[in-house]
Amino acid sequence: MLELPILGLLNEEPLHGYELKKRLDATLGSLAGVSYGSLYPALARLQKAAAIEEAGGAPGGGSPMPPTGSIGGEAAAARLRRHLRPSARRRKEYRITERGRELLRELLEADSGADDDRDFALKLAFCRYLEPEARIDLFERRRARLTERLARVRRALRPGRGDRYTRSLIEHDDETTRGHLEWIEELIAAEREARAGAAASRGASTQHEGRAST
Amino acid sequence: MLELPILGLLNEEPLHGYELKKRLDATLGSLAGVSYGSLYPALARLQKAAAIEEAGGAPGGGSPMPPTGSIGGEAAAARLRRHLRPSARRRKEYRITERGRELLRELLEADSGADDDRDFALKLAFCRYLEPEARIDLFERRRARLTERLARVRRALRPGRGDRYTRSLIEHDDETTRGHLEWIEELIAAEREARAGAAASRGASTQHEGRAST
DNA sequence: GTCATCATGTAAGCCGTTACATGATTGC
DNA sequence: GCAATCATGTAACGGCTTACATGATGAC
Repeated sequence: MLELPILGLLNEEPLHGYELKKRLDATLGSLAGVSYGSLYPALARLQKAAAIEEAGGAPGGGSPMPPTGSIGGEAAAARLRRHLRPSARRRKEYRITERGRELLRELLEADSGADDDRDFALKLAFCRYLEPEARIDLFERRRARLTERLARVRRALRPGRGDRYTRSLIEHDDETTRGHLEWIEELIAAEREARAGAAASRGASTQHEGRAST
Repeated sequence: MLELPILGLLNEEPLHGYELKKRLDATLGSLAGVSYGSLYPALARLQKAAAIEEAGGAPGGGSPMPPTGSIGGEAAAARLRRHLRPSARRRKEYRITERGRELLRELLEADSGADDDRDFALKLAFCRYLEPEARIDLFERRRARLTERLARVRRALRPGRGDRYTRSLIEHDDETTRGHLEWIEELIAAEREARAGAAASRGASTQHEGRAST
């Protein structure tokens, strides 16, 4: 499901497919490497579902389709004046819709039931768009999954099962899983602290608020 | 590619599909969870490629198709005597062929070029069938991949990129990758030691040190 | 005789990939 | 004007999943 990272990126600013892929590859690295062959169909699906729309008219505040590269503003304007026939090959900038934001939240909150590292990493990368409560839920579900995984690994670790390579693999898996668990515990603790802090400052005098929401 | 684990398991003993799946699920856990919908076609493919064959005739030393469960030997023999029409639904035990052993080695030695944890784990689980040299090659390729990955992760770690969740994710990824690297270093060291030990014991009688080749 | 389990398979569909085809823009 | 890159798409294919269909065996 690359819907999630697409919506996540578009939730920050409108982008066109090509640029989207570059960001997906760059900022999310191995987490969400996408090929055009799956990106464009995904965009088409999302548009059909009204989760995104082409930002053709008057966007929230951006200039109309500034090019990616180093082209000067003058040249771009001239080009636009000369010929702006909407050939199918001009780039299409997409903007997230209200429905898209809903979908993003749904995707972030969805519990696939699977124990998938990639899935969690992807959600984490965009969990800032969740409310604190939902974020803690996400983290705690992850912790539960990791706990199950650790139990499974330990079961496989039993007596003399497997050769020494397999045994080493399982031992390392055990260690890695424990590392994941420690990490998620830290995330949960930090989240609880942040929530407590926010509650405290709200209670104090509606002072300052630390959490960015948009 | 579940060809590798199938051949790996069959390289130890002949098995039929159902039993194969159970072992795949049990001994390799999340590493190679398979559904029947992919297992049976895979077996058919492997048989067509002459990598495995039905163990119908005279196996290396096993009794003809002993059942999985707790059925007594007498009852089984009686059943076989009564009716052994080869209906399509009787179980089919597969045995690896010489070609299959070649294929297994090829799959273990193949360098997909991808940086895939699962792929390596699967190879490790059956790398005992490789010669020491090839095994060290496998480990060193893995180390190279992990080193590249670490560099990539560190590049993403740069300045103030991303929100705190993404940053935490990357930091944790860095830590995990370092853990993988330490582990693979240990594996390589152990492998070199084992090779040296083998060479030494050969040298004790032959008075000459050479590279282990078989 | 019937239920749970063992056992083998097929069909439809999903989601991704690579390879290919096409067109627009810009720098030189 | 020509190559490099930007940009959007389509086609074919691969491998895995779920759901379904079928039949054999053993326990009771």
